[in-house]
Amino acid sequence: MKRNFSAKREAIYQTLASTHSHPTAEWVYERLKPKIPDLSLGTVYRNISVFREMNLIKSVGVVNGQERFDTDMSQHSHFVCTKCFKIVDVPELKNFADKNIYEYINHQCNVTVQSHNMLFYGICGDCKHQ
Amino acid sequence: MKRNFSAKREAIYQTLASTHSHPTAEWVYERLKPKIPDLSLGTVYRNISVFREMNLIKSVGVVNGQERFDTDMSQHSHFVCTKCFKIVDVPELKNFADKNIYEYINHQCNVTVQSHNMLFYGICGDCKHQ
DNA sequence: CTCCGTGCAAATACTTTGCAAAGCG
DNA sequence: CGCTTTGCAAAGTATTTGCACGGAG
Repeated sequence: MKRNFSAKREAIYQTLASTHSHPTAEWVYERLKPKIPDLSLGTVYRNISVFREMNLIKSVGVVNGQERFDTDMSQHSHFVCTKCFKIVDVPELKNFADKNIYEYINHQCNVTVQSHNMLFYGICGDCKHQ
Repeated sequence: MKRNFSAKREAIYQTLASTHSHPTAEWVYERLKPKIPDLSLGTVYRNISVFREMNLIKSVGVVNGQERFDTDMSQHSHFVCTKCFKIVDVPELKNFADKNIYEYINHQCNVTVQSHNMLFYGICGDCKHQ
């Protein structure tokens, strides 16, 4: 894949890709700001929406009012801690990856399913011990 | 269940329960405003959060920037049309209802899963024919 | 010269909150 | 009377956008 990214766009993507924490736009901004002092938050938002269009990232969902992103485009689910809002990857459960489920829903509901997003909620290990 | 709701609270709940459209706070407000002219949007938001605490409603998720709610507390999933943002109920897929999946994730990820939320995305029947 | 990417600030959109008044038992 | 609910407006929070500038080809 040919990617001719500007320096800032590249830095934003790399920052997103550097973590498994499923960060917010603001987190990326805060992390990058010291290295790139003239970076603006609007640029982070704009580039995230570019990445989304390029299918380089996907949204995990809105957690505690902020959208969380993931550069890992492989099929997997997420666990969200309702106390600290940490997000943990969950291996995709076989049955769900099965596209026959899409067919079933298409038929059942008269729709065309293109993707899905599975979220589990609960308390993470760290928060349990407090 | 004993429910001693104020008139407005009752009206807000009934409006939420009167539809399968998985409405937003604003939709409830617009729908009720003609009947209850001195209703305020803040009251709708406040009561929705009361219902949430009482486990009378759950959030379907944030769709196109607005949170969508459902009074149907039975286990089921949702389909979201990415064009018109309609939400359609999807019958719960057996395997997911199985709480052994929670056990599996608890073990695998060192968490305590308490609930889950499954969203399918795609194009609905109405939008397909345009 | 042209286009794309960007900073900055303003605008937008949704939701929450403080406060005083009204409602209800 | 005391606790709950509410309207209203302001505040809060996240995100998007307009505009003019600047750098790369």
